[in-house]
Amino acid sequence: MPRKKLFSLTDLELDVMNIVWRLGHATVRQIVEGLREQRPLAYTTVQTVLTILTQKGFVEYTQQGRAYLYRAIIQPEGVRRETVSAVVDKLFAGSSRSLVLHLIESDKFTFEEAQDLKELLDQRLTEDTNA
Amino acid sequence: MPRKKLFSLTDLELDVMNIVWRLGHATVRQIVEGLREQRPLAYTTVQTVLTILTQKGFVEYTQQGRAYLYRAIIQPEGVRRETVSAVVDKLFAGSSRSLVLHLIESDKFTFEEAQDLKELLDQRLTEDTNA
DNA sequence: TATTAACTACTATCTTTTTAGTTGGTGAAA
DNA sequence: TTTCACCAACTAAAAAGATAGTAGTTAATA
Repeated sequence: MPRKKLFSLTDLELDVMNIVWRLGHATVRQIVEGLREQRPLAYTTVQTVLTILTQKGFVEYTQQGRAYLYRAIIQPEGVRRETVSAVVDKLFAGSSRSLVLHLIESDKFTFEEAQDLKELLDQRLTEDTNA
Repeated sequence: MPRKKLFSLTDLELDVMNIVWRLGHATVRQIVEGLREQRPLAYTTVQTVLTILTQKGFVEYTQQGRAYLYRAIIQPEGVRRETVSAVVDKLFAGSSRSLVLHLIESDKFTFEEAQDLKELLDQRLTEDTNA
């Protein structure tokens, strides 16, 4: 029975998806190119991953000349949601607040960002009050 | 060459570590028990994972009667840091702020939590000003 | 038109992960 | 003191993941 993983995407799959998302649609060649710096891989390796992603229903393709043009079926937002939710569950005892606390304590925000986030929370609080 | 993964711990390893962290120290038996609801596994399965975790230097053990008593070498805070950092990098384009934004937009905070976080950010802003 | 370059499809290999069985030893209980 | 329950060690094996090679096709080009 396939157990629920932290990530629906493997590491390599995510790297590939990130390129597809960024470019909107892409050929194997373009993805190899996009990954080159970060992760130089053989053409066929990327091709294999794309085949798997297709089987998993995460991308689809159309023919473009001789090559396939891949595009995402799943969107980054969904992957973000799942992933963050898993991380919060498994590493922050289900508390999103703890995650933010962690970020604050790790000094992850600039002054401006902290101010900005404060305002956003404020807006949210105001909305709630009015709701 | 072992590429840097999103998680230093696999899914099952994390489940086990969570029990060890929670209990402080634990025997195989106790871990099997602690996982039972969520993930019923054979005694030897858990034992194998503990052996791997020992090899990886994530836990150590001392003898307790006939059994081994395992305790964590790595701490949850380190795993949180690594994991969140990877998630931010790979899914939020390196922006912690975007992650918080995501949480706010997904309605992950109660009114109280939002207020609380606002205050925490405020404190942080004040500290920065005084520094 | 013969050759080549670029693709897809298929196959392969190695590693890690997940899961668990078997063996042999030992303390406790009967 | 024999037996049994429990434990570590070792072995196994399937599934998933990462990586890439080979074969065969086709469009372009020389």
